[in-house]
Amino acid sequence: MARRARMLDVIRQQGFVSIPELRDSLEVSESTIRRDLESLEDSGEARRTHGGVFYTGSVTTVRQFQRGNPNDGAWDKKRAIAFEAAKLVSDHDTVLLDGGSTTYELAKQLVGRPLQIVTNSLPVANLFSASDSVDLVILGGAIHNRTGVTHGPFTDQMLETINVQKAFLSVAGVNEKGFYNSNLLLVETERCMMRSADRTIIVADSTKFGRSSLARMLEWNQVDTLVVDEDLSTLWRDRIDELDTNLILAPLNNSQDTHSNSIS
Amino acid sequence: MARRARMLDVIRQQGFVSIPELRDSLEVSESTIRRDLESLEDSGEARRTHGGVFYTGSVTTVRQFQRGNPNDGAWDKKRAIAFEAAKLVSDHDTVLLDGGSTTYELAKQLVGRPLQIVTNSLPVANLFSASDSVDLVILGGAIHNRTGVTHGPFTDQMLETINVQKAFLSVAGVNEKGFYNSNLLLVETERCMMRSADRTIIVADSTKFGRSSLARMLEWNQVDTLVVDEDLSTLWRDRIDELDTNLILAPLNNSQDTHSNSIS
DNA sequence: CTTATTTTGATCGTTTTTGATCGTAATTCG
DNA sequence: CGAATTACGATCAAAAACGATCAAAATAAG
Repeated sequence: MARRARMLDVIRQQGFVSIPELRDSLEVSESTIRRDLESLEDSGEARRTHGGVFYTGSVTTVRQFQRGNPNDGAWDKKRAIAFEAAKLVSDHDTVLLDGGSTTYELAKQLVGRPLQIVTNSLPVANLFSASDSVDLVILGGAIHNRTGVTHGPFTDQMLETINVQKAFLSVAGVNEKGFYNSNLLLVETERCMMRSADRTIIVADSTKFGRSSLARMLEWNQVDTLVVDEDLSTLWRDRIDELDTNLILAPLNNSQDTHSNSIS
Repeated sequence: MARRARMLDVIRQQGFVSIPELRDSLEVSESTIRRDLESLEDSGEARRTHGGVFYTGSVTTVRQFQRGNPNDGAWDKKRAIAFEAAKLVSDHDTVLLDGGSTTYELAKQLVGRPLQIVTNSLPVANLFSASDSVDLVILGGAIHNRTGVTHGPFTDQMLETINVQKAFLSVAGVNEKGFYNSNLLLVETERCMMRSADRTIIVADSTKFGRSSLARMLEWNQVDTLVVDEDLSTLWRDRIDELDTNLILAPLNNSQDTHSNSIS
């Protein structure tokens, strides 16, 4: 029957539909809808509940991606920065990843590559825990609730016996004096990270510039490389030019692959 | 139901949500929220606390535990054991949780309680990472890919400076000589756990008995308490009676009433 | 063209869900 | 430690949704 087919299309597309919605959409009475759903449920293609219907066929995956993260404006910048930062990593490198949304984006881009990853971030660790191409080392310590990263003396102590080739750190603010984060213990841990690394690379989007925060983490001369999106003002570009720090500008509208959020 | 699904999305994304937040977000009364949460808790996808909800469902990376048949008898056993084991934990205790599916179930039951948790298990850490009633400490070290737990010298070293009141360890096998697990490094780490704990509690379902594995972890006299489901044979019950080890039998058909209408 | 059968839409009593209220329990604050 | 505040669960009435029933409309058969 044609009506049943259209009904299934609607259900499949929306995942869940209420009976009034179906009535309006198909222009038949609710009684008819109910009868149709009854047989649709018998054939296993939909599952009724109080208030509507669920689709229970295959291919529900599309909908899950749609409901993922709302796309922020700042998020594009972070992705662009992560894209450039990932180019700095060579296969079989030993890489330290700090917590933070930008480093998390970087981590997503590194999944699947043969690397040794050291991190204090729980979300980052989760990304790699399923992968068998990476050797994953977690820095122990107390979890900072809001951010899901370990920090504190345990973490610092563990960092003392670790050496990595490249450390990617995130920041809450940058000003002419240096780089800032909001938590004192975390900042101390990040200093230890810097000491454990041959190269320290800061990833920061342009909105962070000119803003400071509670605790200064590093000074300019301690940073090897800085990756920022291209919205960085010329004022800051000029300032950085005069320093030893290497500046990498990430182009914003590069043809990023569309399926950015693979939940796997 | 559509509302339940949206609710779970919010909970999953934020880790912890208060009831007023959910009311504003979903635009229904708090009574409805409470009722929904009740059923959500019955189906094990969330854990209620005073003031809100924690997400305890699969965090997309817990696949190793989801593998088993959901109606597997072994799963009920693990849940029953976890239920009894949770009774051994007092508020404000310092508790060490090993990796493993049974300890993971235990962890789910402990979410929201005021505790200090130390763990080497990534899935367990994820459960608590959003909680602010818990002080969470992660044992650093290399991740054992298949199981998502840290182990090795880093972990052992960190354990040396830690003391907990109760350690809950899981095992792969139990025979008359002692307790076994399958990985040598992991077993060494678990020995360190035992040394760090005032009380060592083993959680093991009855199917583990009579089976050994590669590496012996502990001997009988090192274990204070053993929690097993009631399917344990009388042979083993008698044996344990003659030892110093405290045996707790978990009843299988306890209050877990069938939540028939949970549509995912 | 008439009759039988099926499908549809409306009505109605019943069940389920919802939102508000209130007494109790837990948590916070002084 | 006690008071105030907040959160919780139980209860109940209103609202929504459901299934059953029946008559009208559409379709098929004779």
